[in-house]
Formats: sequence, structure tokens, C-alpha cells
Amino acid sequence: MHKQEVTIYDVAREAKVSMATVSRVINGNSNVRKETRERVEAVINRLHYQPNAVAQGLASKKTTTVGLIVPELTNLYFAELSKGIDDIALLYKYNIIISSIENRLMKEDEVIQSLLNKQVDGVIYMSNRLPDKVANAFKQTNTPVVLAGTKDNRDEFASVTIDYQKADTEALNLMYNDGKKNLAIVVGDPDTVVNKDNRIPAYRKFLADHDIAEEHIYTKINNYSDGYNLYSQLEKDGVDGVIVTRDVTAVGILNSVMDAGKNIPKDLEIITASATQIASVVRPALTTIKQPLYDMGAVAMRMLTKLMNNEEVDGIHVQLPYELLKKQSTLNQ
Amino acid sequence: MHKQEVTIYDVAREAKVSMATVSRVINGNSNVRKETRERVEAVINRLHYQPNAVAQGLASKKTTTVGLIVPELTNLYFAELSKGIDDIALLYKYNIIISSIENRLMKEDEVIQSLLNKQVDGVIYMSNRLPDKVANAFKQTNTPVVLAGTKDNRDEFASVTIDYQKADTEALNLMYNDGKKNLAIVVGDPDTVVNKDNRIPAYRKFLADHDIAEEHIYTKINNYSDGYNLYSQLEKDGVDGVIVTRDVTAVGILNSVMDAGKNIPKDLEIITASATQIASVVRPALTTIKQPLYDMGAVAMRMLTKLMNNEEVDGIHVQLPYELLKKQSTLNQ
DNA sequence: ATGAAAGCGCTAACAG
DNA sequence: CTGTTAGCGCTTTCAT
Repeated sequence: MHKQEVTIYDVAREAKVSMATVSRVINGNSNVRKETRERVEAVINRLHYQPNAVAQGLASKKTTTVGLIVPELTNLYFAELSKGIDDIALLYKYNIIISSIENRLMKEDEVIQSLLNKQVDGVIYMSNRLPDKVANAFKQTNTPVVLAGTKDNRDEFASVTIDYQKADTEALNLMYNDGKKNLAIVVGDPDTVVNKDNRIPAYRKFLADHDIAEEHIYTKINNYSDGYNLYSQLEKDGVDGVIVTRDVTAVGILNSVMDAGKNIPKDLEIITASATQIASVVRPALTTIKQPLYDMGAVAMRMLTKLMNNEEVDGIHVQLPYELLKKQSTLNQ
Repeated sequence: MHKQEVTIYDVAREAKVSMATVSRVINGNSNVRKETRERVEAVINRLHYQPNAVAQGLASKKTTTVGLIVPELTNLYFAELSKGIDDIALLYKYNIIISSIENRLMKEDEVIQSLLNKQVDGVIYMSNRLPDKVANAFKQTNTPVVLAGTKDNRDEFASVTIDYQKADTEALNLMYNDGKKNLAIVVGDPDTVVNKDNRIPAYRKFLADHDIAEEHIYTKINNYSDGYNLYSQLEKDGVDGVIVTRDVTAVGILNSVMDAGKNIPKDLEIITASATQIASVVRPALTTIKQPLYDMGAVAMRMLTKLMNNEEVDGIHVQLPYELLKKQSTLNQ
């Protein structure tokens, strides 16, 4: 970067006003006479002046930039959340610094620290774990944070989610009513708040409520091939209905079932807990708990703008409605 | 953002050195005596000092931030490119400001201008169109730009791509050798450089070389349902082999064919030109021109780091090798 | 090897 | 409504 060619000072000189007035014009401050404003604007256009956001940031202590923490870039679940975030960010003129934390090159807290050093005004956090170190960094720098599509057991961070327990219960119930009694749940990391405190308890409660003794919880099933390989186990365990948290995992199971010459949904019903595009284009199409991902992102970002401006927010834990979308991987259509 | 609690000045005072020396320590300048360095580092750790990147940016005129322009967030093609970019960016300690331009709320050049105002050190551009206004903005601000997975007819911007003409020719040839003589090409925007100057010419040349008179070029087919709806037309036109640029579009065609009770690849062969995960999990799996998306992103970002540091680059137009990956949507497996 | 001092480009009291 | 004056927190000559 070379020295900036035209600065606020040049505009001031050409328009025969002080920098302060130019600054007022830029920032839409109403305390400027119409004539003056127009004269300044004319000069701005003539010189093609563009304010230096870094200097603005240093002087005003606001960067109009928010950080986005995402576990993986190549996961449509986060991409769809991000889209909602991005639209609202654009609306409120915030830029987004995105940081994926899947990379083991740098530890998560270093990634977040580097974000904080950039003086972001706020953070949307989509990872399903929030280590103490990271939480402390947020608190120390007094940076507003909103969790999107995930939860934390500390109550202090705002969040936007769905009612995972209710959704899972409803999904299990659907399969149960289809006559499936040997139900299973397939998750990735069993220790995340969403899994440990919501999904798995809901599953266990369902079993208890229906006097089912045998529990089938499969953990650390993270991707397509994990799903594909899991089916032989499911078959061995006599599972006839399964709820899967990641849809690409569900597709792995789906393909495995079909390759084994079995039938979906007759031999196995599948319900996936996140409805990204991938769940709807495979055949048979997957019945899903349709989370309103775009809206969740949008609501999270909107809430963040309020927190950044110290506005009132009514309730920092928002739950949005989901929909149980019946497709071809369950019987009762 | 409140006033920063601990600044370089505090560290200087506590360590009994000048700000200049602290700055040298932070930036790894070797002109600091070992003892002094250690004393300063001790204070930095004790006070938990973190440099303010905004102030650094203003003073040094480098923000260690790059801009990423992406057409859509929810497209795995760009997501996989982005992952390669992100990994290399992390390696060289750059942050990424991502801007999607799918949003019609703000015009593209405004989005780019806002990025430039943030004083990004460079830009990776993934949109398939580069308007004059945008190109001029890049030139005026002297910001290095690398196009990733796309081309521009101006020769001035660096790019990382594959040889689209060669790839398409090879794909067409595969289908031709399978006995398919009524070949078609399906694209989105027909006026992008990649389509207009590469894919479509390659298709036409193939027809000419094989004395095929009838041309089937379908344009503005952008998404799953466009693809799904297109099949009736393809059938009417007697098309028996098709090359599709977007894989989700290809999946639309695929499902439409199957719903019509036809067979893939017997009745229709499909080759998709971008191998994202979605192409590999559907059944039948799609034969694809496998672009090395991750590598393309990584190479683009590496090249950008060189441009930002005024280092030598040998050739600003890089073509990476692709692979024609035969799956179940073509006969000759 | 270290320090003093002058900015980087802008905002924000404060005064008038 | 407008100008003056301090900074914001850091880097970077230029001396020494």
C-alpha cells in the first residue's frame, strides 16, 4: 500500500472548510449547512475521495467489521447460516472477517485473538465448542458474541437455535409411529452441548417414555464414509430407524443401505437433522428436521448489531421454529 | 469498543524502554539486544499486551488482510476454492474479509469499494465477471488481484484455472466414443469469459471436427430446478450426451431423467464440469471433470502473497492439471 | 542497539 | 453551523 493519494485533508482544502466539516459530511452529521454540504460533496466526487476505514477505525474505535468463526468452510450447514449473516451484515454495512478453525496449523484461541486484534466490533460464533480461553478473550475485550446454530453451557453468550430436544423427539416419534422400535441416534462429537445436553437426553427420554431398553447411540460419525461404513453395524444391531445429525453422513448411510440391496424406508428409516441442499437432491430424498438456517443466521446477525450498539434485546436466547419435512426416507408420507 | 486497556506505551514504560523498541520486539526486528528483548517480552506477557492491528495498519500501511470476492456463499465450488485460500492465508498470517456479491442490495462496485476502503492488501476474485468499474478500482488503488477458478479477457489480472477447452474436449470425446453423437452443453451465463471464450468454442470446434451439424447449447441454466426442468427439452432435442458446468444442475437433470423412467447412462450420458461433493454422493455418481479446487485456491493465495510483497512470480496465468473422473453417468467405465 | 519525534488519516470534544 | 485541537496506537526515519 502506498501513501493514500487523496485524504480528508485534500478535500477540506479544496472545499475551503475544515477537516471536521468534511468528516461531518462523510458521516451524515446533520450539523452542516446545505450549501456547505453540497460544496464538500462536489469536491469529494471530483477528487474521487474515499475515506480510509482503517484511520476511521483507529479514531472512532469502531471498525464496522465483525468476525465469523466457522468450523469448516466446505459444509453447507454453515454456508447457509453464513448467507443469512452476510445479508444482514450488508444491510447494516458491516464487513465480515471469516475464520475457519478446522485448520490445526493454529490453535483456536490464536485464531480468535488475531481476530480480536483486528478490533472487530462483534463476533458470530458457529463452532459447537467454546473453550474457556476463547470465552475469556471475548469477555476481556468486551466483544459482543452471538452463537448461531449452537449453544454453550455458560449462559452469558447470546444464541440463536432451534429446540433440539423437541425436534428430535418429534422425529423419533414419527419413526416410532411407523412401527420402528429399534431406534438409533448418530452424532459426531458426543461432548458438544447440543449433543450432550439436548439430543442425547431427548433420545434417552424417548426410549424411557416408550419402555425401550436397548439404546443405540453412535458417536464420532463425522462424514460421508463414516456414515457409509456405519451401516453394517446398524444392520447387525437390528436398527430400523435412525436420526442423523449431519446430512452428508445420512447420505453415506443411505447409499450404503442401497448398495447392500436393502430398502429405504422399509428396512431402515432415516431422518437427518440438518436440511441442506444435499439432503434434498439425493434419492430417495431424506426426511429432515428442517432448521431455518438462513433465518437463524439473519437473526443472529441482527441481534449482534443491537448488542454492538448497546441497544435493548429482549432475550438473548432465541429459538426459531423448525419443520419436520417428510420425504422419502420415512414411510408415513 | 472502549479505550484499549494496555498499549505499547504501557509496555514501554514498564520495560523501561521506548515505544520504538517494543515495536521492534513485536515485529521481530533483529536490532534488539537479547536481554532487552527478553525484558520486553516478559512485560508483554505479564500485561497480556496485544498489539492493535488497526493502529498497526494505519502506521505501516499494511493490514495483513485480503479480500475474497465470491458470487455465492452456498455453492460448494467456491467453498472448496475458499478452503485452499484460507489455509494458505492462515500460513502467511493474513485475515480474510469475505464479500459475496450475489446480493442485489448493493451493487458490486460498491461492495468492492467498501473492501478497498478497508485497505486490504490484496484480493482474490472468484466471480466470473469483472466489470470495468471494478477493474478500475483495483488499478487505481494499486491492489494486487488474483482470479481463482475464473478468467478475464483483460490480460492484466493474474489467474489460476484449468485448461477448460482441453478438459471439455476430452469430456466430449469420451461421450462420443461411447457412441453418443447428439452432444450438448449446458451453461449458466453464456457471456462469461470461461463460457464464451473457452467452453462454447471448444464445443463448437469438437462438433466441426467430427462433422456434427446440429448444435445444442443451453444457456441460463443455473440451478437444480433449471436442470430438472431442462430434461424434457433435452429429450425432445434427442440429446444423448451432455456436459454441464454446475454439478447441482447436473443432479437436477439426473433426477429428472430417472423420474422419467429413463436410464443413465444408456439414454443420456452426463459429465459435470465441477466435482464438488454433491456430484459424488448422488446415485448414479456423476462422471466429472475434476478440477483441483483446493489446490487452485491455495496456488492463487500463494501467488497473491508474492504480489503483495512485490516478489517475482513466474507467469501470472497458471493452469493446473485436471482429471476426467469416470463414474456411473457415462458408459465406458 | 536504542530513543525522540513526526506522522498515518481520521474522529470528537470543545469553543465559538 | 464551523473550526481548532487533541488524540487513537502504532511504525519509521533519523539521530546518537
